[in-house]
Amino acid sequence: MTRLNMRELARKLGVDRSTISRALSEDKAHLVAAETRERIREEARAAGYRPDLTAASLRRGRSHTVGVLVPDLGNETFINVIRTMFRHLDQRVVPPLTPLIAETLDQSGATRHLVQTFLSRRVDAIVSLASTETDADVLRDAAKEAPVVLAIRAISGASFPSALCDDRAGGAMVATHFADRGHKVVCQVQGPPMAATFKQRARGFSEVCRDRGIAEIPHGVFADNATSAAGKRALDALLAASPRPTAVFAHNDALALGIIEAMRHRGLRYPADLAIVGFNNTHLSRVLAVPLSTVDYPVEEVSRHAGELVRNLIGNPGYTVESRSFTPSLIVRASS
Amino acid sequence: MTRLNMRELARKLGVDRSTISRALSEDKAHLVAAETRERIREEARAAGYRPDLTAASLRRGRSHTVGVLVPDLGNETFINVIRTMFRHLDQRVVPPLTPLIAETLDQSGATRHLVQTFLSRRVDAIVSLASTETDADVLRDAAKEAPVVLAIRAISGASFPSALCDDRAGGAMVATHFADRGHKVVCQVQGPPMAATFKQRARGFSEVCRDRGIAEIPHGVFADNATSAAGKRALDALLAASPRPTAVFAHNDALALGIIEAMRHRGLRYPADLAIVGFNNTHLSRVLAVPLSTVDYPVEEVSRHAGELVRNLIGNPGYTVESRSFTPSLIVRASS
DNA sequence: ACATCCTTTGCAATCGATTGACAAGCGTTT
DNA sequence: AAACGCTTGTCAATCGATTGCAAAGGATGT
Repeated sequence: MTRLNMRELARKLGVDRSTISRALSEDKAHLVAAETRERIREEARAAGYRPDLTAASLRRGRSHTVGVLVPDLGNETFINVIRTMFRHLDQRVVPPLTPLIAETLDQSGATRHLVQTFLSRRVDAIVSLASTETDADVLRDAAKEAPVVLAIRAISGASFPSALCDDRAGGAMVATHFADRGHKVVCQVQGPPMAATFKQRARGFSEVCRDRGIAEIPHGVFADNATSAAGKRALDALLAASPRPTAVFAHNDALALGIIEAMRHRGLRYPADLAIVGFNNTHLSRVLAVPLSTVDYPVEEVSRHAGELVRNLIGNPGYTVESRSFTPSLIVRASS
Repeated sequence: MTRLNMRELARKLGVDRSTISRALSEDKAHLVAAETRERIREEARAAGYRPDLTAASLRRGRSHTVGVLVPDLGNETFINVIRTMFRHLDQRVVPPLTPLIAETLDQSGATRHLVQTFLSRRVDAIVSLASTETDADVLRDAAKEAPVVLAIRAISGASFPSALCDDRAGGAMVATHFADRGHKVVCQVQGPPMAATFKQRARGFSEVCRDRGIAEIPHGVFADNATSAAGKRALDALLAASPRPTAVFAHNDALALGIIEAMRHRGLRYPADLAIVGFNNTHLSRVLAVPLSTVDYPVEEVSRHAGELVRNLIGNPGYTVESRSFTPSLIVRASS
């Protein structure tokens, strides 16, 4: 028993396949007489006809699909951006776009491989939330075949349509906050600098430290990845520093949490022994017994703009791209 | 400028398209002389040839794609299962399967719609982590066209190949624990009972309460969804009960966290004022200042078995399905 | 009545890879 | 030398929807 296809349905209804195709489509529907169109739609539904999208994709050369690269599916912020972006798109793109979501785990080489797969599947566009410095070439090549949009992470020296957060400003806000509270020696626990987000956060923070004359302990502390495990490991380095910092800027909430855990193990308390500020305003930062000060990520704006970029780049060939960067805001809670 | 296709590549290499197809495939490669095969693979790589998977899917009638239904992308447990399952599959299925991930948010009707999309895209299989009682028909229909695997959530009265956790046993463990600690009056905060997970957890818990002669406050407390917001709301009902329970079983960690937050707001402490046990052993349960007792979900086993089911159902037509259910384990921490 | 235009529908080519049927080449056996 | 098997490669049909083109039918204007 084989699926009902358009040819078969056409035979039943006594019309040509092409008429059915047009009647069921969004953009060519006006070419079919209203009465015929309604009859076809009605009958197609009744017969349980479901168009084969692999065939449609082949013929059209696009699949109504968007490839999404994400560093870590366990990260609330990335998920929120993906979710918000597609909710936004669903409301204004017909037929709807199906996301192909792939996780890079920030492993070098993953991007190349996954982008190849996306292109093989003839995605209408690629959205990368996972870009690192080394991805520039791959993405530039990909952009020849499908529009590429960067969200969250930029690539320095490359120009792609993008929807970003002003991470430098975010870092600066944290340093300003520390200065205002009278801290003299501070530190950052930095995420991997291949991701522009972390690089910019570090830069904004350091600039203000310099301007305000507070000491940042040299070289900072680098986490191999931005997870709580890395945060835990970071605490040792932090406490070994001399002079010892009184406040620390963790490049995201997961790192901050790791630091907090490690402190608890040692019987240290925050903010008394060490003030802490994170980044992202994750759910977790709010529910800690001592809630975490953090930088609120402009998820809504970034997602919406990323969605807009995708929609326009797919829809209007002559679209002039407007990359945008949105400003985050510092949320001061009890941890600092 | 058009993409390089097989026809073009064939012309360049002076062989037929079919030879190229076979040389590049996994299963038909033995039909091509080793020397020719290597030459073709080499040249294809050099020329940057990338097969068009939409065309291949059309011809084959399957797309090397697996549709995944998940209730909530923000839930760590579901994400871990998806990730682990595909990691497992990637290592033993060639060519690799691309996941199509879709979120139902437990909205009725979402499943039907998303399953239609999956079938239109000719997925090789569908994995549902989001099944509810009302999904039985839709999934049964879908199973006529592609194998359907249930993970995490079963559907009562329907028999699908499945990879589950013994939630009833999990609930029972919690009740036993409460009884052993001498609690006389206890309560559950139940997730929506359309999801079999919650129904079974409730059942296992109640059975043991009855057997051990401890009072469960009548009707329990139902959360409209299993999120921390619902947990917050639940606390009021809990405290209003008479006699007042001394311990509560939250059907997942998010609910537990909501209860904890609400307690903090009222100046109550756990376990002193109310003992709490959650479910899933999420990262969060470990890092709370007072860590949460919880039931550890057998993520690894469930994911691996779900992967096995998918692999076999796709690969061997005559495969006899072995549904399995794995036992969770109680982790007692400071909260109970 | 005839030319013209518009609406509606049908015809047939097309997208690019896969695969069953078959042929050519070659060596071995009878 | 005929028959046979085996390996290697070619031919051509096929998957199912989309779309440029043309034809049919109807309405309108002169």
